[in-house]
Amino acid sequence: MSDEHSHGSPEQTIFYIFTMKLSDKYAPQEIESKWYDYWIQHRMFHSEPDEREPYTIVIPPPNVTGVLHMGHILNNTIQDVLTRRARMLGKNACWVPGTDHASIATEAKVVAKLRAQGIEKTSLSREEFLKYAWEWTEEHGGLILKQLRHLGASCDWDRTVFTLDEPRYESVIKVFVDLYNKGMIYRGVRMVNWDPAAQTALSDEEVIYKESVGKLYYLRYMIEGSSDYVIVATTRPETILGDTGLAVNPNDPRYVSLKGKNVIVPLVGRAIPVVFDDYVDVEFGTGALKVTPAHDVNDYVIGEKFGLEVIDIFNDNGTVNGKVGMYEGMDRFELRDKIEGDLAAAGLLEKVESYTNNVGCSERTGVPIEPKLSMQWWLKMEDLARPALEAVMNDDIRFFPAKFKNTYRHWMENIKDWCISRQLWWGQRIPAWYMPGGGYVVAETEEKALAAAREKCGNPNLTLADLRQDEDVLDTWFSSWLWPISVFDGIRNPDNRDINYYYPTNDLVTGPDIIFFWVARMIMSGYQYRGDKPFGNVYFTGIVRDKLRRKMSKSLGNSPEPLELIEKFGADSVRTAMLLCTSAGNDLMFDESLCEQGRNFGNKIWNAYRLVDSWKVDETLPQNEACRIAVEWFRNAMAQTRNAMEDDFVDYRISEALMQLYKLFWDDFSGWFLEMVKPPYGQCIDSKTLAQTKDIFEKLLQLLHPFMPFITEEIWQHIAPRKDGESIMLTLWPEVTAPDEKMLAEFAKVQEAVSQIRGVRKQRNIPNKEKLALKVIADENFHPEYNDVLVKMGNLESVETVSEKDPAAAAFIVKTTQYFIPLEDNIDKEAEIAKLKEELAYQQGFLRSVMGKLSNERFMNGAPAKVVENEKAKKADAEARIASIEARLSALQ
RNA sequence: GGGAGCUUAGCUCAGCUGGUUCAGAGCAUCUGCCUUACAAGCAGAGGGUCGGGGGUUCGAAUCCCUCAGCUCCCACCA
Repeated sequence: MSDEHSHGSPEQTIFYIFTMKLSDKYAPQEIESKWYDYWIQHRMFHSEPDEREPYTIVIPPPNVTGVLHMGHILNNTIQDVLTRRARMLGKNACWVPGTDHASIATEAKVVAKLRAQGIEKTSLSREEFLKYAWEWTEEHGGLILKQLRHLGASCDWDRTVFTLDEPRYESVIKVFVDLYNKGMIYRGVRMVNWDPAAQTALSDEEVIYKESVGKLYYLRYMIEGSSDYVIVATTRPETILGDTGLAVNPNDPRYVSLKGKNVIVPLVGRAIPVVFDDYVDVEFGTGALKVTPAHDVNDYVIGEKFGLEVIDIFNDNGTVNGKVGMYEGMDRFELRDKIEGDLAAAGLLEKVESYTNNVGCSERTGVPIEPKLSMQWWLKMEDLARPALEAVMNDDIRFFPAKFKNTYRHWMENIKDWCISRQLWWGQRIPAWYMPGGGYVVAETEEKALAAAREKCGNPNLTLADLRQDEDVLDTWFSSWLWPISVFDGIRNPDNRDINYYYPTNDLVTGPDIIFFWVARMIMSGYQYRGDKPFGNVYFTGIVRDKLRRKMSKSLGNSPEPLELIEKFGADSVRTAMLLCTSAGNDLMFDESLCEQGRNFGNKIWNAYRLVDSWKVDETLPQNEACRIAVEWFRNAMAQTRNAMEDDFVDYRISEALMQLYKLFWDDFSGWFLEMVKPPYGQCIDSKTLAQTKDIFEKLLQLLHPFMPFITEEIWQHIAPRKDGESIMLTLWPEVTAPDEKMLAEFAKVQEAVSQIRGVRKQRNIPNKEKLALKVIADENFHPEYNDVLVKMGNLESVETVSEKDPAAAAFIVKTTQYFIPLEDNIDKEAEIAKLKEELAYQQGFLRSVMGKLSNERFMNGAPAKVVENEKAKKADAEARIASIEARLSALQ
């Protein structure tokens, strides 16, 4: 947090906190920056290989020029919880941060910025443009990483990397050359998704389909040498300029007469052949399809099959080129309207219908993509996919939630080659050099390329000036697919210490939207370059939505500003809010009120500490029984929660783990434990209980720390003197122990009794301050050793064991034990009897259902012994209750 | 068109290989309380025939079929 606030040297901050008076409300703002600086100054996030077991996460690199949004908060909170927890489990935790150069997104931003200054990209040389791009990156880049510090992210900032920095750049080039040499990368003309705005090819994954209402045009194609015509339906009449065939289904009786005929392209006047192919759907439109091989993937396939001419009618920016000699320079959409008018004027437009279809659009620029034939670089995927698919299917890599395995499998089994070249400048330039006489060489460096070219041409006098490097750069994902390896420089130096220690990484936390873009490809590169998986577990986050289930977006203005939330509620609160509403793979409805809940929890912790901190000790005081039991019970309760959390973390139910702790702290610790050990006003606590309470508090803070790092550090530093450089984040989580289930069960009955006593007070308007006398008919479910707890928590003057029922008393039953509270004033007998009768009816019904089972031969034979035993126990229990209720009824009547 | 998933209290969700300590949690709600850590709090309470229907079973929120509604992914019919 050094970027914005700083509180001076660590010595000063320590002094500051110990002289500060504890306020009655927790104020996170100053405390958070203070401790973040402290952690940074002591390099507590930094990791180096050692003898401990490593725990590694690589961050999904945000776009270098991006700003923090709620999705990042979610994603990085989870990563931080996992990292901090691993660290406290004694592992050598390393969370590697970094950013992605995001070639097309960043380039688009730079182009837009330059345009705003009146500079067109086309007027710049590559070098000039890249200079601007780097300036932009240096100015805006990495802001998002700084913002993450406000969240408390314990990234190893010393390891911060960038997909376009030198080691990563070289790694990408090395991999390209390697794959090329293995014959897995090839160059070829293929139909690509062309983005006319960015003027680059896109991969299939970068195309999003949007439903749009358009028109379906019915055009007349005159049959050559005849006055008859064929009607063809199309959504894109402008592409008639590139028509080179007309296709119909061979089984379509309407068109048998067209065999061997040509038709005339409307307006253009070109004669094109009629071809017959099963691909054509008889049902659609008129059953006749115009074939434009240059501008439609399916048409291209048909064209190839029948040897049709390919006429590319567009320039790269989507305007008409000069090939046909008509409409030159006109934009493709302008052209559509123009053609519609001209067709109508020429009497060649049969009709126009409204038509809704899906239009593929560029993910980045939003414009409709133009299918276009072009020369691109491709990576063969089949061999790469095989081990990657297997790893996920056999759970060598585990997906959370597992449902994404299906999605993954489907894609991997139908994988297509990856178009890896982009007609951009911002990125790793393709290391291919074209030679004067044709042909090209692929090499890691210019020098190697020159040498290779000389050899290939047989011309030792060739110079660099004779070679021309490919203008294109590589797809951004072609660098990020190496991320888990390249961050440790494991591509260039596969034997280095870091890569061998930290790889494979443990957890990947990311969104399911990039499962193909990124996750799948990292798995492929992992097996290709390390012979091992890149990570063991993938936690898929959901989408952050607002209360009304709308996706949070800038345009809707429904997304809170994360830093403002942190400023307002504190990072611990925002983290808690996020964690409370998330579960793997499910979208989450985020609302600011959750931050309030987080803040309230922080305040609860804070005030619990204030209470403990206020206690005065009397060394001569022995520990009383209530305190002894409280400590023993709470340790068991804590152990139970600790174990439950362990199970939750195994399944990445992080929300659940936090909720367990929340309840432990709020209900068990604050509501029961502290109330039990709290000395009456003005009195002192014994030293043993105080020490035990502080010990328990410290353990709770440790359990809480991965979720709420700041407040836990603050209190941990308060609660006992710490040396400079000590931090809760470097301590070990409390050991797992087996809780005493028997005691927990016994205590639960005491809690139930206390709750009943409070209910009696409430019902009868008895002030809490008034002490009550409790009588009990003790049976095997009553444990007199807890009497002190009953007295303290129920505010009783005594607990007396009796054998007679007292009709003039409020009564209740816990398990089978009967309790009475004698009351001075008269009891409402009628109400009491009614209540008892109701309870009796319920118990009798319950007993009947149990008896039904026990007398059912098929149940007795079919059900497991354990279940039968359980039913028998229930029977005995119900009978005892019924007996006691009846006894009380008779006493009352 | 193909595939996956969801439907449990007002809201958000837990409920694993079927057995009333499984009908739960948090939040919200209602009723009392400014009780000497915390009103950002304390104490109590109400609330669901587990989407509809059918089936398997001694027994189903939990398994099978079916209908309805919702969500997502893939493909992209011109």
